[in-house]
This record gives sequence, structure tokens and C-alpha cells, in this order.
Amino acid sequence: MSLSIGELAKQAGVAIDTVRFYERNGLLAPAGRLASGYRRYGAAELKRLRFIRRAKVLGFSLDDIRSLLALSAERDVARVRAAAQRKLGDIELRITELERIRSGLRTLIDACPGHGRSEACPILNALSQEQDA
Amino acid sequence: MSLSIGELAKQAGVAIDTVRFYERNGLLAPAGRLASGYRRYGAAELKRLRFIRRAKVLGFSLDDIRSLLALSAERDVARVRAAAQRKLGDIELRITELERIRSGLRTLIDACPGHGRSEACPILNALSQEQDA
DNA sequence: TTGCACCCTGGACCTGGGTCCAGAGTCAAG
DNA sequence: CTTGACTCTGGACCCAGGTCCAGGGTGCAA
Repeated sequence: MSLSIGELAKQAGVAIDTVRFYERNGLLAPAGRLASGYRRYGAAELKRLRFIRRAKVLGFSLDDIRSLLALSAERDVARVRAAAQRKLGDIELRITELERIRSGLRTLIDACPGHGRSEACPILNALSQEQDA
Repeated sequence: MSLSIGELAKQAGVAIDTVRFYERNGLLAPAGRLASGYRRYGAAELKRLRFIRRAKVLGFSLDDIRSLLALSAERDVARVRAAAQRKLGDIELRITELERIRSGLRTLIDACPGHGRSEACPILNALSQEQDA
């Protein structure tokens, strides 16, 4: 099995430019080349590229993924698990922040009649408040 | 009450460069100037700048805030409320996405013993799976 | 008058994760 | 052999939301 960059990209569901971008940025090893300079890929690279795509879906940054790949190569299960746990912590933090924002917005929207004098609009008022709250 | 840009920035809790950035980008009207060219601000500008800061905390983008300010100037309560509702929808969508990611990560972490053969690590396996799941 | 803090401008730079481009070379079908 | 699809490179550009800088001018107190 041997793939051109276009075939690889297609099978992994990413753009060609993205493959080259990943190579430049150390997420994929420099690809083997034909005499013409064209990159050639095998099954391992496809697998790795799909790994990257899945990890991104799980909220890992490319930096995170670089570490994950290194850890995976070292077969360091404990540190892989720890990295996943840290990421879970990040995600939970972001959820909590968004929930705070959500409840602030909900309160404002529920209190706003949606018509009438703008001075009576709690949304505008909350945003214009002098005090920090 | 008359404020220099530095005083304004301090009282609103933003950086001086941010004030100029907002002016350049139409969130603040061009400031009045002294003969020397120094900007001068009054209470209305401070209020507006604080409005911007609060709206940002509520998850509005600067683009959103520009509209909000325009709507507020028009005293269009109905559209302000509608904008807040759209933003609430955005926030809820983001929360839902993050919750999906969280549950994916949790499942993986709970299934991973944290030691042993890397072939048995569900985190690494999930990321390397051939099938899309 | 000197010294220092403050202010002015336009434009470059930053992060993350790519995307797009021109100009050139290559591959394969017909 | 031609044509069209593909690939190569380096570097510019995109988004948001600022941040930083050089090289100047200003305001005020001792």
C-alpha cells in the first residue's frame, strides 16, 4: 500500500495543505519521497493522521497531540492517561465558565419584556451598570 | 469630569492600546482632542467602555457588541433581546459540544488502567481505531 | 530647565490552525 | 505528444482581539 499525498489526505479526511502543515510542524515525520520529489505514504502514516484527527475532535490542541504521539511511541500508558485527565480538567473548566455565562444571559433574557422603553431593558441596564457585578 | 486615555483605561479596567484599538474598530466613537492632540473622555465614554467589557464577559464578540451598541442607541429592545437569545443559543451549543467531548474522554479514562501494555490502553486504541466512531 | 511620566502615530507582531498562491515540475491516459 | 490532473516549494494571508514598538511631542513639578 502506497499513497500519494492527495490519496492520503482524502482517506484521512483532511486537506492536502493540512498534511504538509502537519509535517512542517512535527506531527507527521518527513515523508519518504519518490525520485520526482513526490511524497509517498504507507498505512502507518494514514493511521497516525487519523489519530491526530480523532484527538482533535476530543479537544486536544496540536501541541497536546504532539505529546500524546510521543507518549504513545514510548508506550507510556500512565502519562497518556494523565494527559487525558488534564485535558478533561480543561474541558470541565470551559464548561463551567460557559454555564456561568449561560445563566447570566438567561436571567437577563427572562427579565426583559422584549418591548417598551429601553431604560427598562434589563439587558441594556446590566451591561451599562456602574457597579461591577 | 474629563479623563485622559490612561485614566479612562484604568477606570474601565482595560489597556490603553485596547482603547485605541476599539476606536479604530468602531466600538468607541473618535474621541475629542485637546489642542495637543491628546484624547479627552467623559463619563459617557467610560460607561460605554464598561458596557463593552461586560458584554465580552457574557461571551459577545466585538462584532456582536457593535450591533448591541447600535441597537441600544436605537432603543430597540426587541432586537437587543433577540441578539441575547441568539448568543444564548451559541453558548448552549458550545456547552453541548464540550459535554460530548467530556463524556468521550471520561469513558476512555475510566477504561484505562493507567499502566501495563500500551496495546491495552483504551485511550491510545480509541485514537488509533481504523473505523470512525 | 530639566526630568519624567504621559501621550501621539502607523505599522509590525502575536497565537492556533490552517488556507491559498504563483510558478514550476510530473504523471498517466488517450 | 498533448492534455489535464496532480505535486512541489516558500511565503503570504486569514480569523479575533489585541499587544508592542520606535520615534517623536506634551504636561507638570522641582
